[in-house]
Amino acid sequence: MVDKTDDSADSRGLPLSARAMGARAAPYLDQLNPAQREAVETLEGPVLMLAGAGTGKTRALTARIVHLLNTGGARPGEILAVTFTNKAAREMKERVAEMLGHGVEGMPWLGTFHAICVRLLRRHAELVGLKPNFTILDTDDQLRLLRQLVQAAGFDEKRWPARHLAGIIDAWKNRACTPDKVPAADAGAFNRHGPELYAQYQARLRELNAVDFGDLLLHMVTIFQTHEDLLEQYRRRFRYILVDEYQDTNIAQYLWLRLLAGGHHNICCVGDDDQSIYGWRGAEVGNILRFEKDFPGARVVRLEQNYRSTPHILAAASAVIAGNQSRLGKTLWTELDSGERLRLIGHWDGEEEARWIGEEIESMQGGTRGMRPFDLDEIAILVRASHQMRAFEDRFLTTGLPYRVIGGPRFYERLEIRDAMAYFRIVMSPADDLAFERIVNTPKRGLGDKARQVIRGIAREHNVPLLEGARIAVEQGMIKGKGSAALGRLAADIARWGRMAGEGEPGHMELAGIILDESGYTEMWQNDKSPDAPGRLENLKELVNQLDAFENLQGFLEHVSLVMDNDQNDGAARVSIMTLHAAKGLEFPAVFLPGWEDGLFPSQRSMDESGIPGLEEERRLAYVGITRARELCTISFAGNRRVFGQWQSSMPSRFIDELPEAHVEVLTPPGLYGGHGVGAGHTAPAQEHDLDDRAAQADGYNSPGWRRLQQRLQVRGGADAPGARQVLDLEAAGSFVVGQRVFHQKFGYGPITAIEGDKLSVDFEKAGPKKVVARYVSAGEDVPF
DNA sequence: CAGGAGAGGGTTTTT
DNA sequence: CCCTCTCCTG
Repeated sequence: MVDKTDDSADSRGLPLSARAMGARAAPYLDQLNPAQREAVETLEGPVLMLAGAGTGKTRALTARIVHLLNTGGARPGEILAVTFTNKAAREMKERVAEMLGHGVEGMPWLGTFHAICVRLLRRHAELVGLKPNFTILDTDDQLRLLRQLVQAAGFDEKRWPARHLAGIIDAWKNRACTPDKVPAADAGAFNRHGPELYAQYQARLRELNAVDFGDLLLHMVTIFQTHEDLLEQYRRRFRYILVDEYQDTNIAQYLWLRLLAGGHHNICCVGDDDQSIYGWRGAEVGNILRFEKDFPGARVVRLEQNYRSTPHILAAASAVIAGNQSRLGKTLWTELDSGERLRLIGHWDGEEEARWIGEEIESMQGGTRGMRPFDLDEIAILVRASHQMRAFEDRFLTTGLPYRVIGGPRFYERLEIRDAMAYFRIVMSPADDLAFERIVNTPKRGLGDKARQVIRGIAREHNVPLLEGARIAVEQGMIKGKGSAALGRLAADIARWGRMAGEGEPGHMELAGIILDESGYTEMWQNDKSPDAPGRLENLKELVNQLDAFENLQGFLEHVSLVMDNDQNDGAARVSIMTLHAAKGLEFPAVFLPGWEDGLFPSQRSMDESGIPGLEEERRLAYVGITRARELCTISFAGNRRVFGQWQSSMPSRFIDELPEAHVEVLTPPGLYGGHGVGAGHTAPAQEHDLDDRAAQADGYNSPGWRRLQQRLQVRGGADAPGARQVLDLEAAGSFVVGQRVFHQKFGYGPITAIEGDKLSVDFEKAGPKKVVARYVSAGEDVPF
């Protein structure tokens, strides 16, 4: 996020509201409970707000900012408010503005760690050997660079993947280790060349005038550690510091905060140790557990009144998280009515699970078993790993249930977006070698490996960037054939576009269009006959449209390198599908938690790599999942699942055994998962027809839900057998005729040109001709979306 | 040098 | 199973 406000904001007078508020009672304080109020009104000194799920943490945090402005005498530019995600930053900005009753343009230092560090680093880049216009590499660029280094060092990429090295280096950066400070214990990393390659990588980044994500924090910590005067200056500037999601901070972020808070100790950290789910990324729960030691005299405030979930949901979540040893401990309570118990259901396999959830969602919309009707956008499916999403997508595509995947492939990670961005980058910074490499032969200009070798050689010889090397190579006639002219033209074009950007004429949106058109990039996709080409052109158009919100290309590049979300707010109600990680901070009236099987959740890998702490983090993930639900929470598991195309059977998650019986309604016949509660072991899942009467009589298994399930199972009978499935598919195809206009969620609308078995040939209007399976297609006219 | 076929590898989680 | 990368052919 790029905000145009600069230091001038700091010197502005008090906001009008401060004077206006002076005598009157502050309405925003009246809305707070006593604990929240304490956290808001304790303005001086260190404060730790331990805020359980759904306890009004954001409200307290924003009220605190407003309170600082109104009565603390803080000017907007004197408050440093850091969040973890862009979404959280945006939300906080909005809510502060709302509470203040006017715009929040005067809060220049409210943002993510990364965004704030970019701003700081641009000002002081030269202190770490960079120029202010450094580029920020994404993971892809980072990997490419590391791959080069690994190869140059003579490593076999197969045995020593650059990916692995990237992970090691990231871990070092998360711990604020510069190459010279790598702990001796890590000397053996990456076949004992880890530290050396790390140093090379950092040197290379400096040459390229580039940083990666980790560097943003790392460089700022280095700068503050080595330039006391500068640190002192910022300590005076940021009189008050607020930190959201403190449990997610890594060591570098922790050091950064400690340095800045070092003088006045006016730091307020908000977090929940029970929701620390980013340990794998370097987050240190220890940071929050240790807060009182780090800041002696800290006021610790516990927010325990939950405004979100029913008592059943809270009780279940509390029981699960109680299984963790290392936690500060909180007791959530609520004044809400008890509502529905959690629901637990087992399935034969993953597809059955997806099918059941789909059907359940359908009936929930009309109101079922005495519950109120739920809208689609009140419902979310939260999975452990993103590959679980596919089963649901497949199923919902088939039945036409509108859904939205949150955190899927990100806009800016797409090929065409990255290419376009590379063009913009090389125009704005001609020394951006990575961008040059990316676009030099895209579209094809007849510049293959050989030509690139020559360019690299010349650039190295003259000690200039690749683009300049290319210019020299052309001048000296060292590129053969057609490539020579094309390369010369490219170099000239880039220079010309750069001049246009400098003159600000034409506007940057137009310029972006010109670059993409004149480079031949747009044309490349226009001539591409693959089905996804039209979509890519759409994306490029969208990219140019997004430029509208920015002053210039430079600002836009910044934005894209830090911000990842592209919310598709098309207004239509949809079920949300996302990972548990992506769901943190969100809430939904009804939540489905599928895939609760040992190995999947808790993830085998977490347990293997991190042992008990790993398992505890998984348990926190379970806690986060359950507490996302306001009214209804449905947990499910499948006995069998296809992994890498192979069938695997698994046992129900151990977390299921930790659910308190009194708060759970079991929709599954016990034969399916080996019983619940007393003596519940991990028996292998039995077949569906294992239902037995004894179970049906047991209290808790005789619920309306269970009877419904039984009915469903009987009605469906053997429809799941492979033979039956094929018949269904043929029937599906049979309901279409050639020439009929149909709709496909991915490809859009188009007429059927041929039918073979269950496959339809459709000439999609946007995506072009494609063969699709009949059940992914619906009749074109009256589709709900 | 470009485009297609085949093999191999990868699934946590993301700023 | 699906995607990416590599090798081979035209």
